[in-house]
Amino acid sequence: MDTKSVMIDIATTLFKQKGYLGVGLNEILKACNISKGSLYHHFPKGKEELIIVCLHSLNERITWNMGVIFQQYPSTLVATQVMIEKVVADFEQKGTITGYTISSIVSEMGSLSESVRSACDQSFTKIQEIYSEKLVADGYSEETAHSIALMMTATIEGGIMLCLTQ
Amino acid sequence: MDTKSVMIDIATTLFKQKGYLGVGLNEILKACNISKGSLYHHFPKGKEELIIVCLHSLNERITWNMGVIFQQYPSTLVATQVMIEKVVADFEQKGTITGYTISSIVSEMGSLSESVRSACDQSFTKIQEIYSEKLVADGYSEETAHSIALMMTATIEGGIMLCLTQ
DNA sequence: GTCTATATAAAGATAGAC
DNA sequence: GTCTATCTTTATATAGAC
Repeated sequence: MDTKSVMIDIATTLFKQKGYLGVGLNEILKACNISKGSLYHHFPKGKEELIIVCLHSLNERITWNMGVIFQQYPSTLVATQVMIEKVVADFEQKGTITGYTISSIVSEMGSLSESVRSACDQSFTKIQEIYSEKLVADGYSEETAHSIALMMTATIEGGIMLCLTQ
Repeated sequence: MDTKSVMIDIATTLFKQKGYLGVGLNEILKACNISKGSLYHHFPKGKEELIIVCLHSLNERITWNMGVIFQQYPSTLVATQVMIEKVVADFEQKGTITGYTISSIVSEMGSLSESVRSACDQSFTKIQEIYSEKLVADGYSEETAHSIALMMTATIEGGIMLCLTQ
C-alpha cells in the first residue's frame, strides 16, 4: 500500500478515537512513521484536507459495508440487527468502532470548518438513504420510511455516543 | 453575580458550542472579561477543573428543568414532547441548546480525562433515571422502563447531534 | 517523495506585583 | 481577588536539502 493510503487509514482510526481536535499531526506522523514534509506533500492544505479525505474514504466504507448487509438480509429489522452485531464484534476485537459510523468525529463540528461539517452531513444522509430504501422495500411509504430512517440514525449514533461515554 | 459564577456560566455555553478542546482558555477569559490570574485563582487546576465544575452545574440545571416538566405533565410521552418543544424554542432563541443536554461536550471523550468522562456519564445516568421513573409511573415494569429510557436518551442525544451537523 | 530544520502562532500554566 | 508579564509546551505550517 502506498504512503498516502496508509496515512489515510491510520489517520482515520485516530480521528475516530479522539476526534478532529484531539489528534495532533505529530501523533499521526509518528503512528505512520513518516515525516512532516511527506504529509504536506500529499496534503498541501494540511490537517483539514487530511480529515476531509478521511471522511470521504470512511463514508465509502460505511456505505459499502451497510450496502452489503442490507442487500443480503430480507428486512430492515434483520439487517439492522446484523449491523449492530457487527459493530459490537468490531468494537470488542479492535477497541474502536471502525466501519459503521462517524459520530465520534462529528462532535465538535458546530463550530468547525464548513467543509468538515459538510462532509459529515453527507455521511449521515447516505446512511439514512440506505435505511430508507430498505424500508420502502419492506413496504413502508416513502414518507414513513424517511421518518424511520432519521429516527434510526439518531438512535444508533446516540447509542454509540452513550457507549463511548460509559 | 460573583466572578466565579459568571465564569462557569459563560464557559459552559462556550463548551457546549465548541466542545472541550474547541474552546481555549483565552477565549473564555475574553468572553468573561477577566484575566488569566483570576481564572487560576478560582480553578487552580485549570481548564480540566473548570469543565468539570461546568458539567456538574449543567447537570443540575438539566435535572431541574426535566424534573419540573416530568412532574407537571401526566405521561412520559407528553412530558417528552414538551421537553423537545422547549429544546427547539431554546435553540431558535439563543442559537444553542442550553438546558437539556450535554452531548455537544461529550464527543471527544473516549480519550479525554477520566474525570471528565465520568462527569458526562453521571449526567446521562440522571437523565435516564428521570425518564425511567416516569415510565414506571406510566405503568411499565422497571425493566421495560429502563430499556425505553436508554433508548430515549440515545435517540434524543443522537438527534441533537444530527441537528448540529445539519 | 521523503527528509531535517525552522518558523510562527497558540495553547495551558505560573510568578509576583498590587 | 485581580492584574500583567513570562514560561513552557505544543500545535500547524514552511523551506530547502537530498
